[in-house]
Amino acid sequence: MDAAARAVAEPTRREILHLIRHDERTVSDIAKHFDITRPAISQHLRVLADAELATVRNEGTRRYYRARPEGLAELTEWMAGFWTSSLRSLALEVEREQWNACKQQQRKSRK
Amino acid sequence: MDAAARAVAEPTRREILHLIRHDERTVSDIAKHFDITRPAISQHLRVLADAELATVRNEGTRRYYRARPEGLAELTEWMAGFWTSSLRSLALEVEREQWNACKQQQRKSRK
DNA sequence: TCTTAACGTAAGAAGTTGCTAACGCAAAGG
DNA sequence: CCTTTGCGTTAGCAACTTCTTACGTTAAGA
Repeated sequence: MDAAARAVAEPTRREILHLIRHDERTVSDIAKHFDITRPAISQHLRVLADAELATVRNEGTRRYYRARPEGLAELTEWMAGFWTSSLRSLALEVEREQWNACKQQQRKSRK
Repeated sequence: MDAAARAVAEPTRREILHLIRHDERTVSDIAKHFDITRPAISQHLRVLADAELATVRNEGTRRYYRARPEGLAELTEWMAGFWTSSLRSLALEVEREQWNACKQQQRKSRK
């Protein structure tokens, strides 16, 4: 998780993750979206892969990278710990409203 | 969010956040839990406060720090973007289980 | 075969981070 | 008043990042 947290801390890497979130992409394809050189992107992709936040598929000379959301699991869990233990939730408000509505309905049907 | 992401990337700061998650604590109180010096903790707390992940309350010479989970909102939202677009959710599983258990109980009490 | 395209990697510059030691300041307690 | 306690801040240092330039490798194409 430590690796994932540090990997995500970098703005460029977050953008890269966003790019390869749905479709896989080649390195130079990714590099086109940034002002930095291709080797720099390559290094970022290495960090993401080491953190298990991305996977690679080789095809000829090209390497297709794709995001691996499961890698964010631990980090997400850790952050969720704050929400569940605290009183309020902004991100999970939808879930929580469902939950409240559910509880209210329970109380109603019980009396 | 950038500040929050970088703040959370540090293991020590994550531990600090965990410590001041529920109760507020003084700086030296927090420092006792670590092997590093108090000034180092002070600096970490500054980073957390700048990232709006912690708040301070002054009382005499003491400064009570407390976690501010709302600060993680943007980061949580960003990460949630991966889950919502993907099929599964690991982090929200707790909530989801609560939700399911609740629903099940509803069905029980209704029949 | 020779060339080109798509990569990774290594080396080094420049900036950033996390720590300690030393200091300063304000409040509390004698 | 003087001392102690609790903190923040600064300077300086070692370690780590992030980038570029230069180079090596492998596969595809003419």
